[in-house]
Amino acid sequence: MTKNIIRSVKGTKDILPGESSEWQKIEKSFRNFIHRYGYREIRTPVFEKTELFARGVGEGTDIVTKEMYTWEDRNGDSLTLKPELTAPVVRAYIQHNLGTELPLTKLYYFDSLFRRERPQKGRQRQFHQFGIEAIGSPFPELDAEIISAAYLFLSDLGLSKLKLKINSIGSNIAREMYSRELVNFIKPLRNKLSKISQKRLETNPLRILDTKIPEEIDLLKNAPDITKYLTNEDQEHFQDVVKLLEIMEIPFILDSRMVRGLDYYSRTTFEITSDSLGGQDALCGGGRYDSLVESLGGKPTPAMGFAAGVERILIALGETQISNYTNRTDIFIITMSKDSLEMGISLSNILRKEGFYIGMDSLRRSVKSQFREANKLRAQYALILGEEEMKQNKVTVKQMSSSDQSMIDINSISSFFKKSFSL
RNA sequence: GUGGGUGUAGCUCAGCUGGUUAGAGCACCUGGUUGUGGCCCAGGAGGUCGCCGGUUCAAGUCCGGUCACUCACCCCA
Repeated sequence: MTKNIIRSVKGTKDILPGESSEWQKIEKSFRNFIHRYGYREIRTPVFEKTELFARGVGEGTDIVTKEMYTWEDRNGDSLTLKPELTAPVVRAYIQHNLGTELPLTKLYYFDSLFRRERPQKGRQRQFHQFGIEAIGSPFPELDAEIISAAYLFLSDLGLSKLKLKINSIGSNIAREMYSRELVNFIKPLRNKLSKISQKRLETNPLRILDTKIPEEIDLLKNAPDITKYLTNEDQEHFQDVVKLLEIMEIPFILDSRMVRGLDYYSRTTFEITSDSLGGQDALCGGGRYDSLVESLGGKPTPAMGFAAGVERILIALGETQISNYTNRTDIFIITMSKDSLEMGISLSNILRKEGFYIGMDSLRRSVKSQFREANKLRAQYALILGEEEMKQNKVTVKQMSSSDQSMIDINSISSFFKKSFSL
Protein backbone atom coordinates (compact mmCIF):
# COMPACT_ATOMS: atom_id res chain seq x y z
CA MET A 1 0.00 0.00 0.00
CA THR A 2 2.73 2.44 0.94
CA LYS A 3 5.36 0.99 -1.35
CA ASN A 4 7.77 3.25 -3.12
CA ILE A 5 5.13 5.36 -4.70
CA ILE A 6 5.41 9.11 -4.57
CA ARG A 7 2.70 10.49 -2.36
CA SER A 8 1.24 13.95 -2.17
CA VAL A 9 3.15 16.25 0.15
CA LYS A 10 2.07 16.40 3.80
CA GLY A 11 -0.79 18.78 4.27
CA THR A 12 -1.82 18.73 0.63
CA LYS A 13 -4.76 16.87 -0.80
CA ASP A 14 -6.06 15.72 -4.13
CA ILE A 15 -9.59 16.73 -4.91
CA LEU A 16 -10.81 13.58 -6.61
CA PRO A 17 -13.49 13.38 -9.30
CA GLY A 18 -16.03 12.22 -6.74
CA GLU A 19 -15.66 15.38 -4.68
CA SER A 20 -14.78 18.04 -7.21
CA SER A 21 -18.43 18.68 -7.95
CA GLU A 22 -18.91 19.84 -4.36
CA TRP A 23 -16.11 22.33 -4.87
CA GLN A 24 -17.63 23.52 -8.10
CA LYS A 25 -20.93 24.05 -6.34
CA ILE A 26 -19.41 26.28 -3.68
CA GLU A 27 -17.38 28.25 -6.17
CA LYS A 28 -20.33 28.75 -8.46
CA SER A 29 -22.67 29.78 -5.64
CA PHE A 30 -20.17 32.25 -4.32
CA ARG A 31 -19.64 33.85 -7.70
CA ASN A 32 -23.35 34.16 -8.31
CA PHE A 33 -23.90 35.53 -4.85
CA ILE A 34 -21.16 38.10 -4.74
CA HIS A 35 -21.76 39.39 -8.26
CA ARG A 36 -25.09 40.64 -6.96
CA TYR A 37 -23.16 42.89 -4.57
CA GLY A 38 -21.09 44.30 -7.39
CA TYR A 39 -17.80 42.57 -6.68
CA ARG A 40 -15.45 41.60 -9.50
CA GLU A 41 -12.86 38.85 -9.44
CA ILE A 42 -9.18 39.44 -8.99
CA ARG A 43 -6.53 36.75 -9.40
CA THR A 44 -3.11 37.39 -7.98
CA PRO A 45 0.06 35.30 -8.44
CA VAL A 46 0.74 32.29 -6.21
CA PHE A 47 3.95 33.84 -4.99
CA GLU A 48 5.00 37.34 -4.03
CA LYS A 49 7.98 39.17 -2.61
CA THR A 50 8.41 38.07 0.99
CA GLU A 51 8.50 41.68 2.05
CA LEU A 52 4.83 42.11 1.11
CA PHE A 53 3.74 39.74 3.85
CA ALA A 54 6.32 40.89 6.36
CA ARG A 55 5.01 44.44 6.02
CA GLY A 56 1.39 43.64 5.32
CA VAL A 57 0.58 40.85 7.73
CA GLY A 58 3.03 41.90 10.43
CA GLU A 59 6.59 40.93 11.32
CA GLY A 60 5.64 39.46 14.65
CA THR A 61 2.71 37.33 13.54
CA ASP A 62 2.87 33.55 13.57
CA ILE A 63 2.19 33.46 9.87
CA VAL A 64 5.27 35.46 9.06
CA THR A 65 7.61 34.10 11.72
CA LYS A 66 7.04 30.41 11.26
CA GLU A 67 4.44 29.44 8.71
CA MET A 68 5.56 30.77 5.35
CA TYR A 69 7.01 28.84 2.44
CA THR A 70 9.86 31.14 1.60
CA TRP A 71 12.84 30.64 -0.69
CA GLU A 72 15.52 32.63 -2.36
CA ASP A 73 15.14 33.18 -6.07
CA ARG A 74 18.18 32.92 -8.33
CA ASN A 75 18.65 36.65 -8.37
CA GLY A 76 18.62 36.80 -4.60
CA ASP A 77 15.04 37.97 -4.13
CA SER A 78 13.21 36.42 -1.24
CA LEU A 79 9.90 35.02 -2.49
CA THR A 80 6.99 33.47 -0.61
CA LEU A 81 4.01 31.34 -1.50
CA LYS A 82 1.05 33.43 -0.44
CA PRO A 83 -0.12 32.58 3.08
CA GLU A 84 -2.89 35.13 3.02
CA LEU A 85 -4.81 37.05 0.40
CA THR A 86 -5.52 40.52 1.62
CA ALA A 87 -1.96 41.76 1.26
CA PRO A 88 -1.61 40.60 -2.38
CA VAL A 89 -4.97 42.11 -3.31
CA VAL A 90 -4.04 45.41 -1.72
CA ARG A 91 -0.68 45.28 -3.46
CA ALA A 92 -2.43 44.83 -6.80
CA TYR A 93 -4.86 47.61 -5.93
CA ILE A 94 -1.98 50.00 -5.31
CA GLN A 95 0.16 48.82 -8.22
CA HIS A 96 -2.59 49.23 -10.81
CA ASN A 97 -4.17 52.34 -9.34
CA LEU A 98 -7.49 50.56 -9.15
CA GLY A 99 -8.74 53.30 -6.87
CA THR A 100 -8.78 55.79 -9.72
CA GLU A 101 -11.45 53.92 -11.64
CA LEU A 102 -14.05 54.01 -8.93
CA PRO A 103 -13.98 55.53 -5.48
CA LEU A 104 -14.88 52.18 -3.93
CA THR A 105 -13.11 49.14 -5.31
CA LYS A 106 -14.92 45.85 -4.74
CA LEU A 107 -12.88 42.73 -5.40
CA TYR A 108 -13.42 39.05 -4.73
CA TYR A 109 -11.24 35.97 -5.05
CA PHE A 110 -11.30 32.18 -4.84
CA ASP A 111 -7.78 30.94 -4.35
CA SER A 112 -5.17 28.59 -2.84
CA LEU A 113 -2.99 29.58 0.07
CA PHE A 114 -0.02 27.99 1.78
CA ARG A 115 0.97 27.84 5.41
CA ARG A 116 3.42 25.41 6.90
CA GLU A 117 1.48 24.35 9.95
CA ARG A 118 0.92 20.93 11.42
CA PRO A 119 -2.10 19.57 9.56
CA GLN A 120 -5.24 18.61 11.42
CA LYS A 121 -8.94 18.53 10.84
CA GLY A 122 -9.89 21.57 8.82
CA ARG A 123 -6.33 22.67 8.39
CA GLN A 124 -3.94 21.87 5.59
CA ARG A 125 -0.75 23.33 4.26
CA GLN A 126 -2.33 24.14 0.96
CA PHE A 127 -5.89 25.27 1.49
CA HIS A 128 -8.51 27.37 -0.20
CA GLN A 129 -10.30 30.53 0.61
CA PHE A 130 -12.76 32.76 -1.06
CA GLY A 131 -13.42 36.26 0.08
CA ILE A 132 -13.86 39.89 -0.72
CA GLU A 133 -12.06 43.15 -0.20
CA ALA A 134 -13.80 46.52 -0.48
CA ILE A 135 -11.28 49.31 -0.60
CA GLY A 136 -12.17 52.96 -0.26
CA SER A 137 -14.93 53.48 2.31
CA PRO A 138 -14.55 54.22 6.02
CA PHE A 139 -18.26 54.05 6.75
CA PRO A 140 -20.07 51.50 8.92
CA GLU A 141 -22.55 50.65 6.21
CA LEU A 142 -19.71 48.95 4.37
CA ASP A 143 -18.86 46.92 7.46
CA ALA A 144 -22.45 45.89 7.90
CA GLU A 145 -22.89 44.97 4.27
CA ILE A 146 -19.78 42.79 4.26
CA ILE A 147 -20.60 41.05 7.51
CA SER A 148 -24.13 40.36 6.41
CA ALA A 149 -22.95 39.12 3.02
CA ALA A 150 -20.62 36.63 4.68
CA TYR A 151 -23.32 35.44 7.01
CA LEU A 152 -26.02 35.22 4.39
CA PHE A 153 -23.85 33.36 1.95
CA LEU A 154 -22.89 30.71 4.47
CA SER A 155 -26.43 30.19 5.59
CA ASP A 156 -27.62 30.08 1.98
CA LEU A 157 -25.20 27.22 1.45
CA GLY A 158 -27.24 25.29 3.94
CA LEU A 159 -25.04 25.68 6.98
CA SER A 160 -26.88 25.79 10.24
CA LYS A 161 -25.59 26.39 13.75
CA LEU A 162 -23.61 29.38 12.56
CA LYS A 163 -22.31 31.75 15.17
CA LEU A 164 -21.40 35.28 14.15
CA LYS A 165 -19.16 37.10 16.60
CA ILE A 166 -18.32 40.75 16.18
CA ASN A 167 -16.07 43.14 17.98
CA SER A 168 -14.27 46.41 17.56
CA ILE A 169 -10.61 46.58 18.41
CA GLY A 170 -10.58 50.28 17.73
CA SER A 171 -8.23 52.48 15.85
CA ASN A 172 -4.48 52.24 16.32
CA ILE A 173 -4.39 54.85 19.06
CA ALA A 174 -7.11 53.17 21.06
CA ARG A 175 -5.45 49.81 20.68
CA GLU A 176 -2.14 51.10 21.96
CA MET A 177 -3.73 52.64 25.00
CA TYR A 178 -5.70 49.52 25.72
CA SER A 179 -2.71 47.33 25.23
CA ARG A 180 -0.79 49.28 27.87
CA GLU A 181 -3.65 48.99 30.33
CA LEU A 182 -3.98 45.30 29.72
CA VAL A 183 -0.29 44.74 30.33
CA ASN A 184 -0.56 46.68 33.58
CA PHE A 185 -3.44 44.49 34.64
CA ILE A 186 -1.75 41.25 33.74
CA LYS A 187 1.75 41.88 35.01
CA PRO A 188 0.94 41.09 38.64
CA LEU A 189 -0.63 37.83 37.53
CA ARG A 190 2.23 36.95 35.26
CA ASN A 191 3.40 33.89 37.19
CA LYS A 192 0.01 32.30 37.10
CA LEU A 193 -0.12 32.43 33.34
CA SER A 194 0.94 29.75 30.91
CA LYS A 195 4.31 30.05 29.22
CA ILE A 196 2.67 30.95 25.97
CA SER A 197 0.68 33.74 27.50
CA GLN A 198 3.75 35.03 29.30
CA LYS A 199 5.52 35.23 26.01
CA ARG A 200 2.58 36.99 24.45
CA LEU A 201 2.78 39.61 27.13
CA GLU A 202 5.89 40.77 25.30
CA THR A 203 4.91 40.12 21.72
CA ASN A 204 1.16 40.56 21.41
CA PRO A 205 -0.67 41.16 24.70
CA LEU A 206 -4.08 41.40 23.06
CA ARG A 207 -3.93 37.79 22.06
CA ILE A 208 -3.80 36.66 25.68
CA LEU A 209 -7.51 37.40 25.76
CA ASP A 210 -7.99 34.62 23.27
CA THR A 211 -6.72 31.92 25.61
CA LYS A 212 -8.67 28.71 25.91
CA ILE A 213 -7.20 27.62 29.22
CA PRO A 214 -10.04 27.72 31.79
CA GLU A 215 -7.85 29.00 34.66
CA GLU A 216 -6.62 31.86 32.53
CA ILE A 217 -10.09 32.76 31.40
CA ASP A 218 -10.93 32.97 35.07
CA LEU A 219 -7.96 35.18 35.84
CA LEU A 220 -8.90 37.49 33.03
CA LYS A 221 -12.47 37.89 34.17
CA ASN A 222 -11.79 41.34 35.48
CA ALA A 223 -9.42 42.38 32.77
CA PRO A 224 -10.08 45.81 31.29
CA ASP A 225 -12.55 45.77 28.46
CA ILE A 226 -11.41 47.07 25.13
CA THR A 227 -14.74 48.73 24.46
CA LYS A 228 -13.97 51.26 27.20
CA TYR A 229 -10.84 52.39 25.43
CA LEU A 230 -12.34 53.04 22.07
CA THR A 231 -12.36 56.63 20.93
CA ASN A 232 -15.70 58.32 20.50
CA GLU A 233 -15.41 57.90 16.76
CA ASP A 234 -14.60 54.21 17.15
CA GLN A 235 -17.60 53.71 19.38
CA GLU A 236 -19.93 55.57 17.10
CA HIS A 237 -18.72 53.57 14.16
CA PHE A 238 -19.22 50.29 15.95
CA GLN A 239 -22.65 51.23 17.22
CA ASP A 240 -23.71 52.01 13.69
CA VAL A 241 -22.47 48.64 12.51
CA VAL A 242 -24.44 46.95 15.27
CA LYS A 243 -27.55 48.93 14.48
CA LEU A 244 -27.38 48.12 10.79
CA LEU A 245 -26.94 44.42 11.49
CA GLU A 246 -30.01 44.56 13.68
CA ILE A 247 -31.97 46.27 10.94
CA MET A 248 -30.93 43.52 8.54
CA GLU A 249 -31.89 40.95 11.16
CA ILE A 250 -28.53 39.28 11.15
CA PRO A 251 -28.06 37.45 14.45
CA PHE A 252 -24.73 38.19 16.11
CA ILE A 253 -22.91 37.96 19.40
CA LEU A 254 -20.79 40.77 20.78
CA ASP A 255 -17.46 39.37 21.86
CA SER A 256 -15.00 41.90 23.20
CA ARG A 257 -12.45 39.12 23.74
CA MET A 258 -12.22 38.30 20.06
CA VAL A 259 -8.90 39.55 18.76
CA ARG A 260 -7.71 38.68 15.33
CA GLY A 261 -4.19 37.46 14.74
CA LEU A 262 -3.19 39.62 11.86
CA ASP A 263 -1.69 43.01 12.56
CA TYR A 264 -3.56 44.96 9.95
CA TYR A 265 -7.01 44.81 11.49
CA SER A 266 -8.57 47.89 13.03
CA ARG A 267 -12.02 48.71 14.34
CA THR A 268 -14.58 46.11 13.27
CA THR A 269 -13.57 42.46 13.34
CA PHE A 270 -15.80 39.43 12.98
CA GLU A 271 -15.72 35.70 12.81
CA ILE A 272 -18.26 33.06 11.85
CA THR A 273 -17.89 29.69 13.51
CA SER A 274 -19.70 26.40 13.27
CA ASP A 275 -20.29 23.85 16.00
CA SER A 276 -19.98 21.03 13.55
CA LEU A 277 -16.22 21.40 13.31
CA GLY A 278 -13.61 20.38 15.84
CA GLY A 279 -10.96 22.65 17.22
CA GLN A 280 -10.69 24.64 14.03
CA ASP A 281 -14.17 26.04 14.09
CA ALA A 282 -13.77 29.33 12.24
CA LEU A 283 -15.38 29.19 8.83
CA CYS A 284 -14.92 32.81 8.01
CA GLY A 285 -13.07 35.75 9.44
CA GLY A 286 -12.68 39.33 8.49
CA GLY A 287 -12.57 42.91 9.49
CA ARG A 288 -11.63 46.42 8.72
CA TYR A 289 -8.06 47.36 7.86
CA ASP A 290 -7.94 51.10 7.54
CA SER A 291 -4.19 51.55 7.55
CA LEU A 292 -2.99 48.63 5.42
CA VAL A 293 -3.13 50.41 2.10
CA GLU A 294 -1.02 53.19 3.44
CA SER A 295 1.49 50.91 5.12
CA LEU A 296 1.98 49.11 1.82
CA GLY A 297 2.83 52.36 0.12
CA GLY A 298 -0.53 53.52 -1.17
CA LYS A 299 -2.52 56.58 -0.29
CA PRO A 300 -4.31 56.35 3.04
CA THR A 301 -7.42 54.37 2.13
CA PRO A 302 -9.83 52.63 4.49
CA ALA A 303 -10.91 49.11 3.59
CA MET A 304 -12.68 46.01 4.82
CA GLY A 305 -12.94 42.38 3.81
CA PHE A 306 -13.43 38.78 4.80
CA ALA A 307 -12.09 35.36 3.89
CA ALA A 308 -13.79 32.00 4.27
CA GLY A 309 -12.17 28.56 4.28
CA VAL A 310 -13.47 26.16 1.67
CA GLU A 311 -12.22 22.95 3.30
CA ARG A 312 -13.87 23.87 6.57
CA ILE A 313 -17.13 24.73 4.90
CA LEU A 314 -17.13 21.34 3.22
CA ILE A 315 -16.58 19.65 6.58
CA ALA A 316 -19.35 21.70 8.15
CA LEU A 317 -21.69 20.80 5.31
CA GLY A 318 -21.25 17.19 6.35
CA GLU A 319 -20.00 14.09 4.68
CA THR A 320 -20.26 14.69 0.99
CA GLN A 321 -21.27 11.44 -0.53
CA ILE A 322 -18.54 10.39 -2.86
CA SER A 323 -19.88 8.75 -5.95
CA ASN A 324 -17.87 7.89 -8.97
CA TYR A 325 -20.56 8.14 -11.57
CA THR A 326 -22.31 11.41 -11.15
CA ASN A 327 -21.66 12.51 -14.68
CA ARG A 328 -24.57 12.72 -16.99
CA THR A 329 -24.82 10.32 -19.91
CA ASP A 330 -27.67 10.64 -22.38
CA ILE A 331 -26.82 7.96 -24.90
CA PHE A 332 -24.44 5.03 -24.73
CA ILE A 333 -23.40 3.73 -28.13
CA ILE A 334 -22.90 -0.02 -28.33
CA THR A 335 -20.65 -1.31 -31.06
CA MET A 336 -19.52 -4.74 -32.23
CA SER A 337 -17.69 -5.18 -35.47
CA LYS A 338 -15.06 -2.92 -36.86
CA ASP A 339 -17.64 -1.35 -39.14
CA SER A 340 -19.96 -0.53 -36.31
CA LEU A 341 -17.07 0.84 -34.29
CA GLU A 342 -16.25 3.28 -37.07
CA MET A 343 -19.87 4.19 -37.40
CA GLY A 344 -20.14 4.65 -33.66
CA ILE A 345 -17.20 6.99 -33.55
CA SER A 346 -18.57 9.30 -36.18
CA LEU A 347 -22.08 9.12 -34.76
CA SER A 348 -20.83 10.03 -31.29
CA ASN A 349 -19.12 13.11 -32.66
CA ILE A 350 -22.23 14.21 -34.46
CA LEU A 351 -24.40 13.73 -31.41
CA ARG A 352 -21.95 15.46 -29.10
CA LYS A 353 -21.88 18.41 -31.43
CA GLU A 354 -25.63 18.61 -31.02
CA GLY A 355 -25.23 18.77 -27.29
CA PHE A 356 -25.80 15.20 -26.15
CA TYR A 357 -23.69 13.44 -23.54
CA ILE A 358 -22.37 10.35 -25.25
CA GLY A 359 -20.69 7.27 -23.87
CA MET A 360 -19.02 4.55 -25.87
CA ASP A 361 -16.85 1.54 -25.13
CA SER A 362 -13.22 1.76 -26.06
CA LEU A 363 -12.07 -1.50 -24.58
CA ARG A 364 -13.55 -3.77 -27.25
CA ARG A 365 -15.69 -5.41 -24.65
CA SER A 366 -18.63 -7.72 -25.08
CA VAL A 367 -22.10 -6.39 -25.71
CA LYS A 368 -23.10 -7.55 -22.27
CA SER A 369 -20.29 -5.58 -20.71
CA GLN A 370 -21.17 -2.55 -22.76
CA PHE A 371 -24.71 -2.70 -21.46
CA ARG A 372 -23.45 -3.04 -17.93
CA GLU A 373 -21.39 0.07 -18.51
CA ALA A 374 -24.36 1.92 -19.97
CA ASN A 375 -26.36 0.99 -16.93
CA LYS A 376 -23.65 2.08 -14.54
CA LEU A 377 -23.43 5.46 -16.24
CA ARG A 378 -27.21 5.73 -15.95
CA ALA A 379 -27.50 6.35 -19.64
CA GLN A 380 -31.03 7.12 -20.78
CA TYR A 381 -30.65 5.33 -24.08
CA ALA A 382 -28.48 2.66 -25.59
CA LEU A 383 -27.84 2.92 -29.29
CA ILE A 384 -27.01 -0.46 -30.78
CA LEU A 385 -25.01 -0.64 -33.98
CA GLY A 386 -25.14 -4.31 -34.92
CA GLU A 387 -24.67 -6.04 -38.22
CA GLU A 388 -28.39 -6.43 -38.77
CA GLU A 389 -28.91 -2.73 -38.30
CA MET A 390 -25.98 -1.76 -40.50
CA LYS A 391 -27.29 -3.86 -43.33
CA GLN A 392 -30.57 -1.99 -43.27
CA ASN A 393 -29.04 1.41 -42.56
CA LYS A 394 -30.73 1.48 -39.22
CA VAL A 395 -29.88 1.50 -35.54
CA THR A 396 -31.62 0.03 -32.54
CA VAL A 397 -32.58 2.49 -29.84
CA LYS A 398 -33.24 1.09 -26.40
CA GLN A 399 -34.67 3.16 -23.61
CA MET A 400 -32.88 1.86 -20.56
CA SER A 401 -35.50 2.59 -17.94
CA SER A 402 -38.34 0.84 -19.74
CA SER A 403 -36.26 -1.61 -21.79
CA ASP A 404 -38.34 -0.65 -24.82
CA GLN A 405 -36.38 -0.86 -28.00
CA SER A 406 -37.00 -0.26 -31.65
CA MET A 407 -35.15 0.19 -34.90
CA ILE A 408 -35.02 3.61 -36.45
CA ASP A 409 -33.56 4.92 -39.64
CA ILE A 410 -29.98 6.04 -39.33
CA ASN A 411 -30.79 9.47 -40.78
CA SER A 412 -33.43 10.14 -38.20
CA ILE A 413 -31.20 9.58 -35.17
CA SER A 414 -30.64 13.18 -34.24
CA SER A 415 -34.22 14.22 -34.81
CA PHE A 416 -35.29 11.24 -32.70
CA PHE A 417 -33.12 12.26 -29.78
CA LYS A 418 -33.87 15.93 -30.12
CA LYS A 419 -37.50 15.00 -29.72
CA SER A 420 -36.84 12.62 -26.82
CA PHE A 421 -34.79 15.13 -24.91
CA SER A 422 -36.97 17.98 -26.19
CA LEU A 423 -34.08 20.15 -27.25
C1' G B 1 7.45 22.63 17.29
C1' U B 2 4.64 19.52 21.60
C1' G B 3 1.22 15.49 23.05
C1' G B 4 -2.38 11.37 22.06
C1' G B 5 -4.46 7.67 18.53
C1' U B 6 -4.04 4.51 14.26
C1' G B 7 -1.41 1.65 10.28
C1' U B 8 -4.16 -5.96 7.20
C1' A B 9 -6.98 -5.87 -0.62
C1' G B 10 -9.25 0.34 -4.25
C1' C B 11 -12.90 1.35 0.29
C1' U B 12 -14.92 -0.32 5.35
C1' C B 13 -13.03 -3.73 8.46
C1' A B 14 -12.34 -9.19 10.80
C1' G B 15 -8.11 -12.12 12.17
C1' C B 16 -9.30 -15.36 20.06
C1' U B 17 -4.29 -15.75 24.49
C1' G B 18 1.98 -16.06 18.31
C1' G B 19 0.99 -21.99 15.01
C1' U B 20 0.00 -24.65 8.24
C1' U B 21 -1.29 -21.68 1.43
C1' A B 22 -4.12 -14.09 5.42
C1' G B 23 -10.25 -13.44 5.28
C1' A B 24 -15.40 -10.87 4.63
C1' G B 25 -18.59 -7.08 2.63
C1' C B 26 -18.66 -3.26 -1.05
C1' A B 27 -16.20 -1.84 -5.56
C1' C B 28 -13.70 -3.91 -10.04
C1' C B 29 -13.27 -7.75 -14.22
C1' U B 30 -15.25 -12.22 -16.84
C1' G B 31 -19.02 -15.78 -17.65
C1' G B 32 -24.29 -17.68 -16.96
C1' U B 33 -27.37 -17.96 -25.58
C1' U B 34 -25.34 -16.99 -30.95
C1' G B 35 -25.81 -9.21 -30.20
C1' U B 36 -28.86 -6.73 -24.45
C1' G B 37 -28.09 -3.74 -18.53
C1' G B 38 -30.14 -3.50 -13.38
C1' C B 39 -31.51 -8.49 -9.35
C1' C B 40 -29.41 -13.27 -8.88
C1' C B 41 -25.58 -17.12 -9.48
C1' A B 42 -20.50 -18.80 -10.63
C1' G B 43 -15.62 -17.61 -11.21
C1' G B 44 -11.39 -14.09 -11.31
C1' A B 45 -7.99 -10.31 -10.29
C1' G B 46 -6.06 -7.53 -6.22
C1' G B 47 -2.18 -7.72 -0.02
C1' U B 48 6.11 -8.81 0.80
C1' C B 49 -0.40 -7.54 7.06
C1' G B 50 3.47 0.67 6.59
C1' C B 51 8.98 -0.12 6.84
C1' C B 52 13.55 -1.93 9.48
C1' G B 53 15.46 -4.75 13.29
C1' G B 54 14.87 -8.06 17.63
C1' U B 55 12.64 -12.29 20.64
C1' U B 56 10.99 -17.32 19.04
C1' C B 57 11.17 -23.81 16.23
C1' A B 58 7.31 -20.29 14.44
C1' A B 59 5.25 -13.09 14.20
C1' G B 60 -0.27 -9.82 10.93
C1' U B 61 -0.20 -11.21 16.21
C1' C B 62 5.12 -9.86 21.24
C1' C B 63 9.35 -5.95 21.87
C1' G B 64 12.29 -1.71 19.95
C1' G B 65 13.00 1.82 16.32
C1' U B 66 11.34 4.42 12.07
C1' C B 67 7.90 6.42 8.60
C1' A B 68 3.04 7.74 7.30
C1' C B 69 -1.76 9.17 8.44
C1' U B 70 -4.96 11.30 12.03
C1' C B 71 -6.75 14.22 16.28
C1' A B 72 -5.53 17.99 19.75
C1' C B 73 -2.29 22.26 21.48
C1' C B 74 -0.04 26.80 19.31
C1' C B 75 -2.11 29.87 15.43
C1' C B 76 -5.54 30.62 11.84
C1' A B 77 -9.96 30.19 7.22
